[in-house]
Amino acid sequence: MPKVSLEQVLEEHKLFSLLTQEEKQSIIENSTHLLYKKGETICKQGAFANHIIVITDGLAKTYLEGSNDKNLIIDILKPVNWIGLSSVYNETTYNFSAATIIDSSICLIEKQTFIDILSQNNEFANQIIGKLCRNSKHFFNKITSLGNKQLHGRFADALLYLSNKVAKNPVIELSITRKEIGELAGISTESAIRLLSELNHDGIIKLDGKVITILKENLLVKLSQIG
Amino acid sequence: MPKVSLEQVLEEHKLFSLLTQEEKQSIIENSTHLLYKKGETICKQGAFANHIIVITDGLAKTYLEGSNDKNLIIDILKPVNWIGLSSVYNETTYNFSAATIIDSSICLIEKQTFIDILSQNNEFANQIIGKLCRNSKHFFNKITSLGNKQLHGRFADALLYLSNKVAKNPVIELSITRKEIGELAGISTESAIRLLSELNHDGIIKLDGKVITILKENLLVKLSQIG
DNA sequence: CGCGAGCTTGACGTTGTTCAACTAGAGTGG
DNA sequence: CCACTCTAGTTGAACAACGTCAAGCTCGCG
Repeated sequence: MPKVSLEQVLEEHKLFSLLTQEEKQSIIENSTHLLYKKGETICKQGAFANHIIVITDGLAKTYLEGSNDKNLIIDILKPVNWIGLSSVYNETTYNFSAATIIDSSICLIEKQTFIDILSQNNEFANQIIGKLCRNSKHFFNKITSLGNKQLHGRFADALLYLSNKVAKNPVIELSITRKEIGELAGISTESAIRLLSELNHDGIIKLDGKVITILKENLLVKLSQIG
Repeated sequence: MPKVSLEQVLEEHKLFSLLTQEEKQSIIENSTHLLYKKGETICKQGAFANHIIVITDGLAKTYLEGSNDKNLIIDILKPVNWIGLSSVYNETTYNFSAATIIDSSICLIEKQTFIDILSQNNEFANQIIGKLCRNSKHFFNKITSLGNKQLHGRFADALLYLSNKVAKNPVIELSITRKEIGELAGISTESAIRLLSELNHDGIIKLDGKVITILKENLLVKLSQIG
């Protein structure tokens, strides 16, 4: 059983603040709210996309699966957030996969219910457009990182993302593995490890097991810019 | 002077079919419709984003600028299309650059006018959501291509994109340079040239100056899948 | 106490960029 | 009309960047 009730999330979180009581009720009636264990797959790239997904507790990742069993992490998502909003309109299948990183609560909303709300609530639709635009910006960063930066730049991007966008704190304490850091930066696990200890040695970050503390953000920003 | 009048484009193209006459009029009154010469910059990454851009004639590209003067082409756009829709809601600056590839007609619509229409025309807003979702899918392809494919896979992706999404024809006749093909695939110009002549030699494509004809698409698809 | 997953390090090989030199064609001015 | 320059294309060779492989380590958990 999820720790927090869906009703409460719908009432309290700004994600749903533009919805009418009727619309919230419709979501409650047309969704399931479940507990997922650490590492479970929430949705699978290529599978039929019947739901809009919201994470209400825990931590999750969205990622793209390569042919060579190499994954690329797109987002690390804290509650309360939409997971892969972009896959749902005009798409019959998910074009990404998502999985939990720690035990999490996930709400699956029937796609049609969501679309109905979009078509009747213009303010909400505009909010969603805003979200999608912000997503695009993130994608552009990702593409720049992968497309014209090398090792150090990519890695710095990944750390800055984790610190500024996910943890919102210089202390990154997310129970993320080195493998996942590599998949986030688009580099091999070994390279991620090497860079972590290199930056640790140089006093730019501090390592303590899975906890990474950013000591000199300005230098990371410089690394990101140099590429 | 653009070849086609903005009025005519607004009336005839499905991009604007959900707008009322009033809204179309508002666009006419709050936009400029200009001729751009080949190679001119339409908008610049980092500059204030005051306009929503539409290409009404010609051919354009959107691209991301790297620190090392390496560009990455995101889209090649034929008329009539929005250029970089994603940059405008919630963003004060363009997070991409755009330039013409051949002489083109470009319509610049005041951002506020566009936002006003979005907030009063729900059907149109939903259409834009659809567009943004389709964009996202393209970004995912791009990220997969850059992040977990190598040379051959990336190059195949670029050719398939040009053929299927832009030219909509196995014959790619777009006056695109080798440099631009490289920037689209995320590889160096030299590599692009080498791969073109390699595939030409193997009978997978046919080269005739700037015209590229895809002879064996299934093999390109295979290359794309292998990575 | 032992097992396994995640972590770490070094050596090696592949991949693809970079550099440099050369060619071809298109546009320009004498 | 012919040098001329400039851009785009082409090719080969050298080098750097990173991934891969292999081996050993550590820590948490059953």
